[in-house]
Amino acid sequence: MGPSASAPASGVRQAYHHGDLRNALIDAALAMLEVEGADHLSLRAVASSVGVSHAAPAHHFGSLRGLRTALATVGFTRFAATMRAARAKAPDEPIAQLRAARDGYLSFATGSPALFRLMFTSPELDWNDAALCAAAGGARQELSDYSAAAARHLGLTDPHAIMRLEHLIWAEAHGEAHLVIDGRIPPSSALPEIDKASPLAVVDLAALIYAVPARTEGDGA
Amino acid sequence: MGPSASAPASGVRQAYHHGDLRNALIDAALAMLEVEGADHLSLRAVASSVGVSHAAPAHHFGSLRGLRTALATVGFTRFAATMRAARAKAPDEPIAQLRAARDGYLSFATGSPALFRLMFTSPELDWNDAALCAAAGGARQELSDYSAAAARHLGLTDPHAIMRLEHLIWAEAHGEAHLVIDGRIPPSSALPEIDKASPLAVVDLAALIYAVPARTEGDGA
DNA sequence: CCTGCTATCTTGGCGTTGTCAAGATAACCG
DNA sequence: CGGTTATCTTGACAACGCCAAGATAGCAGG
Repeated sequence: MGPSASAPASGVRQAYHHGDLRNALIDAALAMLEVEGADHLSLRAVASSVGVSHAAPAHHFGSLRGLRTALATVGFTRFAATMRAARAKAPDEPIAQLRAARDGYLSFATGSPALFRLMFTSPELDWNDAALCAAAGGARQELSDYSAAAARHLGLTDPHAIMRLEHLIWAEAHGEAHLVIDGRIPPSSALPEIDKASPLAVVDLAALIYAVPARTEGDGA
Repeated sequence: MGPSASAPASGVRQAYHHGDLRNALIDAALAMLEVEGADHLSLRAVASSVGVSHAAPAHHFGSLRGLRTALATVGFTRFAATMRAARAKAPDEPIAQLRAARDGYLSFATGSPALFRLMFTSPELDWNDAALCAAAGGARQELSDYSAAAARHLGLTDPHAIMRLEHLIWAEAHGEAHLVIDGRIPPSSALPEIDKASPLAVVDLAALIYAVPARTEGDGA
């Protein structure tokens, strides 16, 4: 009864027509990516890991670049899902949603650092691929949603200002994600609430960086 | 004539003993890195670009990883120099210094995107290399200097809080750098002063992200 | 001047990789 | 049942990282 089923019964592989080789290759590649590192990811190694011939992956992905693009596509999908899941567990209030999504952003990066880097290293990907653009667009939309909600909650109406705020939110999360997975700063969870000791400084910092005139009420302190 | 000089007179290369082959290889590799992309950087291509045999680079760098490490080392040195130069042209005041250094951070990243990515992609580098650690430590010191000065200017004294502030500054610049060179957001120079329209929102955002209690004075408005 | 000595660079080769071309096999459809 | 297509295999080629051996150049000491 083997030939009628579209997927192999268990882990057994029949000769020719794997059934779901493309996904099997992607899963193997994702595992290999985090274990072996991004530059040890090879079509041949992935193929032999699944148990097919060395040229089998090329049929599904075209090239190594195609495989990377496919990996980034599932990466962006999982990325958006992680942020959505984090938001779902948080109170339905703009600021809580914003902070939950940021936690999701960071936990995805720390959980799949190699994939995260691959997704955001544009020259290695094929951005003409429709699936990749769709997946990345979905994640981008997720990001726009909660940052725009936070912006509106803060009273912003100018679209340009809202976009600038979105960039600020994105840049902070993205930078912290990169620095954490590169081991340059410890995960933010290790530095919980120390900023409470000096709210003024942190609050004013954003103003200083972004060319916003500082509050005049307590100028010199 | 020829044999006594330690460096080739002009562009001419004599057989054997290039004179300054290590630096020549680094320069060629830096050029190739930005033009061809990081994954097309090869010892053999760099060698033939300089005009030496395919195994010559191995003698100076040991391996491709060693070449990458050497490139990252000069990268970090130039990186720190770029921030220092930007600061030197700014007024000698903590906040102006902070913003100038941030501009230097971003201009280095946009000027050498491939090198910037290489420098901050840890798994591809040998962090046991003393020169790399020294160069990266210098850049890190530069960053600590101006952010600590800004922190003190804002009245911060707790070392833990100062460090947290440094991470915030670093993450924002680093994230924006990555997003810009990946083409995901336009360079910040294209979005100059629009935040002035709504200073409160941007100012309060940092408080919201970083678990700092928002100001109670003007809560709703 | 001549003789080791060492660093530097070359030559040759091995195993692995991405990619292409051609063939074999299985599924599907009329 | 026969033809068509998608899927996978086999074989080959060039380029790559890396290693071992050899060749050359500069240098020091007699």
